[in-house]
Amino acid sequence: MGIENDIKQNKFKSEYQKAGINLMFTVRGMEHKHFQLLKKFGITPPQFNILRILRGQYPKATTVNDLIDRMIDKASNASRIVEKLRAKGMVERNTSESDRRAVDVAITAKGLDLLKQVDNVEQEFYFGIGTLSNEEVKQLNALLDKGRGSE
Amino acid sequence: MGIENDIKQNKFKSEYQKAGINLMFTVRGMEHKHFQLLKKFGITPPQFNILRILRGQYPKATTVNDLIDRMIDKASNASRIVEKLRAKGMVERNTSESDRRAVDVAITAKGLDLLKQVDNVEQEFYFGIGTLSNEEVKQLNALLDKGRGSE
DNA sequence: GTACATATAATGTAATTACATAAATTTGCG
DNA sequence: CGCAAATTTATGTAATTACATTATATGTAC
Repeated sequence: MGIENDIKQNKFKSEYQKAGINLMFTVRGMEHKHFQLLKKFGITPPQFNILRILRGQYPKATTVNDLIDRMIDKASNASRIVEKLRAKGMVERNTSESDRRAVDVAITAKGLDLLKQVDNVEQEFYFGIGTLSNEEVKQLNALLDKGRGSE
Repeated sequence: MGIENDIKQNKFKSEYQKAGINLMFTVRGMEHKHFQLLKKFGITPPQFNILRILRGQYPKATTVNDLIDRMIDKASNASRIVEKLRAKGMVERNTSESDRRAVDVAITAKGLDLLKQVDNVEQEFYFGIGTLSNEEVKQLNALLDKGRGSE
């Protein structure tokens, strides 16, 4: 049935309008699922996103600015999200030695541990498993990149 | 360069994981643009979404429950969003005659007027204009529907 | 018809967000 | 060097959100 059925709207001005709505609807559903799943681990999606970035850089630290750059949602309040993680013992925060304005953030053993647990259910964050072939999902990625003008 | 460049991450576990992240990143950007644009008209994206649904039903009214069903983001607090619109004179709200639990919501002339203004910049809400061919964006829609399991 | 379950909407509360602003440090220019 | 501009992070505030709870009405079983 497609998006027409999902939001009970069967007329769109163009495939492009439909794509905009389809994307927002699709992601809204993913994020909801995402949110529910991570709640069980006591973190929010932006917190999870930051932990993942930090693991990618481990054991090097990453500045807050760098985090914003790499985040899926370029959070305007990354400081507070880091603070939440620090309060939970998931990250360490230290003012950078080379630039004392900057703040180095690094994931802790506890943070790595949490990610390891989440890894087991990670396929929940994927899109198209069981419904799209590998070829199709590749096409999807290419269309998204091209559609954003980021080829 | 694609999503790899956009979030400075060049390794994904699979195309499916990449698709999940790609979708979230893509939509995050759209929503930001969306939000900025609508702000100029004094409404938020959920408010806009509701107005659009109401216009689609005009001149019939729609219950709050029905709105939730048709919304892109199935808002948990649709009542308050409707109240915001009512306060701005964009909608009317009346308890339903046939079921006095339900609340009928209808768009007003002022609401229709606002939408008309927004119509002029509506292509801002589309995806892929100028970058994807009509054939490609059709493919994208099909892949999204199929990926959600909503064929 | 009464009682209990269900449905619909509204509201209280805590957490999150956007955005403007502030505070601290670095950079660059004369 | 000295001072203004730019950079990096933190914070104050209002608005929004999720979720649980409440209030009201309807449906159903007996």
